[in-house]
Order: sequence, then C-alpha cells, then structure tokens
Amino acid sequence: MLDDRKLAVLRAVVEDYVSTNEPVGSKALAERHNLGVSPATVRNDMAVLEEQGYIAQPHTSAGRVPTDKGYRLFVDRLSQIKPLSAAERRAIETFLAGAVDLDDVVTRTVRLLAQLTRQVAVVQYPSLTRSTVRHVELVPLSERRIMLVLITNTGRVEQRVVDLPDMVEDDRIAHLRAVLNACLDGCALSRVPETVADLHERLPEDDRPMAGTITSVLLDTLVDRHDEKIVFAGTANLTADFTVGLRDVLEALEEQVVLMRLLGEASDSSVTVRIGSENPYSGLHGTSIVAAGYGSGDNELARLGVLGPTRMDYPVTMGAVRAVARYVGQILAGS
Amino acid sequence: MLDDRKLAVLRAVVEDYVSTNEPVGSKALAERHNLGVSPATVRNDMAVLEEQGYIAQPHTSAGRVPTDKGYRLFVDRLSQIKPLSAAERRAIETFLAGAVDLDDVVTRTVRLLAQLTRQVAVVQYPSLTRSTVRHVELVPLSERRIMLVLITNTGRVEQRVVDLPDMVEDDRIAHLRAVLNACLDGCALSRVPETVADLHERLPEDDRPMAGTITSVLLDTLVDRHDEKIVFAGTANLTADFTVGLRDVLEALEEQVVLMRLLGEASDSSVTVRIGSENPYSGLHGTSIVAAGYGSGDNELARLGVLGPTRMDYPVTMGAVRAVARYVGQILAGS
DNA sequence: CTTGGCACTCGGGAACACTGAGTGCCAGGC
DNA sequence: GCCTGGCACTCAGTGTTCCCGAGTGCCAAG
Repeated sequence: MLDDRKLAVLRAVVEDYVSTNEPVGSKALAERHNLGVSPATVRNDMAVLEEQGYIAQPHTSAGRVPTDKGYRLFVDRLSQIKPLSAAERRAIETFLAGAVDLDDVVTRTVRLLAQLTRQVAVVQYPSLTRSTVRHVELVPLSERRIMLVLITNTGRVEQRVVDLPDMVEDDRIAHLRAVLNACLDGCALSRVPETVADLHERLPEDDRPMAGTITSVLLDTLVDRHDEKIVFAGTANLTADFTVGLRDVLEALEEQVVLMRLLGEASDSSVTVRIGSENPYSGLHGTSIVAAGYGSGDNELARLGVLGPTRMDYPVTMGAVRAVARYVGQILAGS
Repeated sequence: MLDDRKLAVLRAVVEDYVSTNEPVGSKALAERHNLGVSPATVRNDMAVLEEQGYIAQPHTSAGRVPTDKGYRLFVDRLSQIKPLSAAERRAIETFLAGAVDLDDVVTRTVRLLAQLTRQVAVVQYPSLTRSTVRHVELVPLSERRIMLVLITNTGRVEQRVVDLPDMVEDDRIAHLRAVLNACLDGCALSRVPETVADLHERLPEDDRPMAGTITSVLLDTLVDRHDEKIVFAGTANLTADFTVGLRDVLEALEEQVVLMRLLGEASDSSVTVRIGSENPYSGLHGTSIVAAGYGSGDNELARLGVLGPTRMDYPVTMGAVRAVARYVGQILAGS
C-alpha cells in the first residue's frame, strides 16, 4: 500500500523537518532530495501519507509534519543507527575511564550522554537486585550500635546504622561477619533472603537475636531500594525546543517513578525508542525516549537513555545511546 | 535622606510587585496600603526613590519596579524573616525523620525545600573536610586487592579499590585496620594527613609499602572530593517566571562549581541573601539566592538554599530556608 | 509640604490589508 | 495509469495604523 517512493517521501519529510524544524512543503522537498519527480507528484504522495496518518499539516496552507506514527515507521524501517565517529568514541572512552567510583561513573555518564546528544540524559544506577554481594561489613560504632555496609559487585555501597537489642562484644560481631561473608559472598541479591534464612538456623542460640536484628535490616536495605535511583542532566537542552510544556517535562524528570517507567523494561533489541504518545505519561507527549540497557557481559544491570522532542535525530541519538551503554558496561565489568 | 514614609513606599512597592508581578503605580499603591497620603505625594516620593536607584520604570508610562538595590534595602531593613506555621514545621519534621541514610536525608531535604518555597532548591552534601572519621574499613577482595571504606560522623561513606604492590595476608590487613582506626577514630578529616604521616613512622618496616599504598589512596579520597557534591530539585518551578533566560539558569545549575560559589561561604548571620547582579555568575542576574549553613551543633558542615527570581517573597523564603537548615542539622546530629 | 488638575507619553491590543508558501484539483501528455 | 504543469484557493504571519488607558511629571493653589 505504500510503494518505495512514498516511503522515500516520508523519509525525506522526517529528515527535513528534523533539520529545519519547519513544516516541509512539496516544492522544497522535490528540490532538496533528488526524487526525480515533480512537486505535483510529491503532493499526491503526501496526500496519501496524510490519509494514512503518517504526516499531518498544522494548518491548511502549511507544509507537512511527521506524526508519531510517521516517526515510528521511520525508526523501524527507514533509518539505520548511525555509529559514532572514531574521535567521539575515543572521547567517550577516555572520559569514562577517569571515574573513581560508582557515583563518579554514573555522574560522568549522564553528563557525557547529555553533551553528546544535546538532549536530556537519564541514567539509572545499577540495580541492586540484579547484582551480587561482594562483601558485607559490620562496623561496631558503640556498645549497642553497629553500622552495616553492603558492597555489591558493581561497586555500589549501601550502609545502615543498626541498633542492637543488647550489648554485644566485638568478637561475636566479628564471628557473625565471617559467617555472613562466607555464606553471602558472590550470592545474587535476589537470593539473599533465602540464604539468610538458612544461615539463621545454623547459628548458636545466643547469637540469634542479634543476628536477626542485623539481617532484618539487611533485607530491608534490599527491598527499600526498590525505588532505584535515577539521575539526569542536560535540562538546559530542553529550552531549545519546548517553548511550551516545558514545565510538564521538568516535573516528570523529578519523579523517579515516572522516569523508571520511561526507561522501560529490558528488551532484546539493543536500543528501544518510545515516540510521543507511545509513552505512558501524558505530560510527555511531544517527547521521545531513546533507551538502552547496560551491564557487564550479558546480564542487564540497569538502563540509560535520553529524552528529547519527538522531532529529534533518531539515527544519531540511537547511535550515541548504544555506544555509551556499551562503554559503561565495559567500565563496570572492568572495575 | 530617606524619611520613614519613603521607606514605607519602597516596602509597599516591593510587596505589591512581588505579589502581582506587575509594575506598581502610585494610585493603586496609595489605595491598597493606607499610607494616608494622596497618589500625587506618592509620586513625588517615587521620583526620589527612582533618582536614588531603588526603583525603576520599565518604560515611561508604566509603574515602578524595585531594582536590585531596592530589594537589598528591603531585605536588610524593611522586612523580617517570617517564621513557618506550626503545621509546616511539623510536616518538615516528620518528612525528614523518615530518612534512612545520608543520601536519603539530602534527597528529602532538597525536595522538601523546593516544594516549600516553590522554587529551585540547592543542597550541598556535608563537607568531607569539616567532618571527622567515624571508621576506616579495609576489605580484602582478592590477594592483591582490597577495598578501602571511609565512614564519617555525618554518615557519609566513601570507598575505593586499592591495588597492592604485593601479596598480603589477611591478618596483616586486620592489624593495619586496627592501627588505622585507633589513630584516626574521631580525627577531623583536615587533620588526617598529619596523623597518617605520624602513624607511618611507627609501623614495622615490612608493612610500610602496603600501608603507604593504602594511605595514599585514603589521602586521595580526601582531596579528590574537594569538588563537593551538590544536588538540586524543583526546576519545574522556574517555568513560572523566567520566560527568557531560563537556559542560562539551567546551565548554571548543572555546573557544580558555579553552584558552590552561589551558596557562598559560611557567614555569621543565619541566612544570607544574594540579589540579582550581586551574584558572581552573569547568567544569573535576574535571580536571587537565599542560603544558610547547616550542621550539627555550632560547626557548619555545608550549605543549602534556594534560587529564584529576584522578584521573590524574601521574608517567607528566608523563613523556610532557615527552618529547613535547622531541622537538617538536628537530623544529622541525631543519627 | 501636600494636593488636585492637566497635558503628555507610550506599551499593548484590535482592526485591517497584504504577502507568499503551500495546497487540491484538473486537464493534458507520456 | 501515472506524471506533470497550471490555476484558483486558503490562511498563518507580518506590518501598519489607530486608539485606549494607566501612569507620569509638572504646576499652581491650599
């Protein structure tokens, strides 16, 4: 129902509109992209594309603008992800390599991505639940207080202060620490609850109250952070587009829950795109999200992406997101 | 040179302009604030105030608007910090009390402040250099790798992976840990370098290379974080004012360095205000910063504040900032 | 020193016409 | 059957003009 030329016209409309930010007319289009046909013919094709809902005109005497459906077709069938230049890749690599800890990795990543795409970048911290325990530390603070520190294989550190039911000598704590680490080292966080339950059985009677208090805090830490932490950067880039509706976008960005849903679920393809009204939050129609998972090796630890106007350069943006996701994965795996 | 009535007029101009966002004219002013004089008299006073640079008119046939100098006089001499209502104070208290760790305290604080003032809130993490060591932990990861964890009295945790020059048995590490903690516990971070140097002298010859590697990373951690971490929230509130220049403001907010300078140095008075062109960054003329230090007890650990249009309700904003700063101080002291 | 009166200024909104990019449709040509 | 040039039509955006009214500065009188 859409022959090759009509698809070419759609592609041309998208590309021109993205680069000029103005409705594109048949004449300009026939000139700039050598389609080999006259404006009149292009007009006929456009009429069909409009009827099918791929493009629309803001008002009668204006050019055409892609609809969400048009962008979708463009992304799915008419474009290819554009890889970064060698220089850009080197820049990414050196910039990320300088990071000293997880916080730093995430901060650098989000800034890098914002700068690279000239859009708002969003990065989720590596999920606690999908990582494994690297170490558990118990630090006596006073006679009845200890600090519990949990370190994951991604370098993430969580700490909590625990008030103990009664006084405990340091060596009993040391013992518990040893036991905990023996059992939990390398254990997937998702399997910590059962492992802990097991462990509890095997402790001497005396230690159980103390151990119970501590492990319950430990389990708390795991579920508590179900609200994964998300950071963003590059909001200044929003002012270029979005003269109106900016407020909604900024509000959405500060809602962790909304952000989570935006980044979406893990997916098989490397980069996922949500266009305009496809995304769940009504304040964000008019924006698209390009996201990808990242992680060390094959398991996806978390996601990152950028948010921009539906009128964005998808091939380039997708290339940048994919590249950054890969490099972050490498960095995390290597540290 | 400015009699009482002229000051009253200035106050009235500021208050009216803040609440209506429109240049205020002599007539409206004489009516709304019962000054007991006629519009004509008010006009004369306004002429004087304008000559002195406290107010200005956007164009000839418009009312008057306060200048930065006018706001300054208002803040210094014509207004009083407005305390929060009891309900608001309770809300703050309960909201902050729910925090589980330092990250959480800071995140909650910045959101709370943004919501309370309907402005952009900025919060600096408790300074490393002004806190004291609560605990140093060395966690063996493999034969030649350990993780160094530094915990401060404010609950801040820093961790680094250290590659050792040669293989080291666990008990030597345990010993070093004990020594480190014995020396450093409670030590002000600013005094850590000298303390560490001392300590190095007293170690057995064999341990020095290892200890040297570890302590040098420890010292790194201290200076490295000279770029204090700062977070902000509430950017959506910017869209209400700032139809233009928003980009500059957003850019400034993402520059840690600029933010640092904005919050300013510790000061004796409880709340400091920077108005428009008084602040160092040119993109932020048109904005004011209301800031205060916070900390446990009398030593200021860090600063927090809000950023908004120069046209803001200073008494209320100052009240909110002061209150939040106090509560955060309490929370940190208590944990 | 205050006040009412008065002429003056000027931004902003309403009414209006004009321009030009772009469209839809149609008849003729390949 | 599809492409093309021609043509009338539409309408957003721009520029012009005009008018209104809020607000001012100044002055003379109380």
